[in-house]
Amino acid sequence: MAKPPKENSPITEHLAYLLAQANREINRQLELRLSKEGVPVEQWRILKVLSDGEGHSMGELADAVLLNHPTLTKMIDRMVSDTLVYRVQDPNDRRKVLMFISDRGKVLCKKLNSLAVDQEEHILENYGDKSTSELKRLLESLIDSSN
Amino acid sequence: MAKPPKENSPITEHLAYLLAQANREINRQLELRLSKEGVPVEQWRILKVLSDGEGHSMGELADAVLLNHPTLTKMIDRMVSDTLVYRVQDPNDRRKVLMFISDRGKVLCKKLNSLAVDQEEHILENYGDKSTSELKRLLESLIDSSN
DNA sequence: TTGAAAATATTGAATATTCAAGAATTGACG
DNA sequence: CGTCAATTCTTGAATATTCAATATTTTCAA
Repeated sequence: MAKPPKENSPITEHLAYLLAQANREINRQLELRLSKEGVPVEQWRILKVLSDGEGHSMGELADAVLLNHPTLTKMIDRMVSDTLVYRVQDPNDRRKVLMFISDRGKVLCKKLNSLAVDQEEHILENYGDKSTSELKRLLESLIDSSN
Repeated sequence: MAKPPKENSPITEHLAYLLAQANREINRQLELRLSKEGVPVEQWRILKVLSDGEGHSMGELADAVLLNHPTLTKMIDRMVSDTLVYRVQDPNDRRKVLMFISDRGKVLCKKLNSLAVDQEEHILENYGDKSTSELKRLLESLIDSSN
């Protein structure tokens, strides 16, 4: 009945560790695919968020793509140089900058999307339809419960 | 019946994104606790792996704590300065370095363990016993299926 | 209306990570 | 044996990230 004390449990049993490990592995796989277009995962996320055509402020974007502000600013600088996105001053609140995706960005985003879909399909094959959707559900609920 | 095409699905529905988000959040929480002792998460992992008292080579350690070799080397340098761990040349294979935890390291590791247990308990409370163990199971199996 | 506090984004310096190359040792095979 | 390839770890330079400070604009209350 008595469980072993958690203090001695190996690191591999901690949720934080399992999440880090799974994230690392899945991210590595995705990175590998996206590298075909020479684009880091974060840039794909940015393009994907912006591909709704709406303007998104830097703060909004930073939250959405899991980067902190200065890192995002510098990554956006690069993407502006590559003419994948562009900045517009928000007319309603001039503290803000609204980011938009360019036509070139849209084209690239489509290619990246299909590479990402490849990966998800690969996961579905190896891991199973049911496990995948169950895992997604649990992750969403974990994230929810952490706010 | 027809599902929407994956290409247009929002980023928040991708497994890779959900994993990144959950990992970020849980890691942030753990970081916050461990910061009470001024120790980054990776150092706790290192101490925990070494606390079996065996010598572990750098390569082994790097795999176990999810760091690549040069990053680990530099982090170990700091921990050696802090006398938390020490290096011993492997007598059987002099290319290798065996890492050991020091007494000071063991003391610190105990404190860190209980901070980490605090977090796991906090998760259990908010997220539930059942969800947690189910999530762990699914993550382990995802990791398995990725090799 | 004005002035202080909050919100937003960027910058620059400090820090950390990564990539590519190097040094040392071992293994394997002619 | 001898030497060449593979393994293991570290180093240094290039790159990226983070922290703290700054500039700008807005909000809000006195």
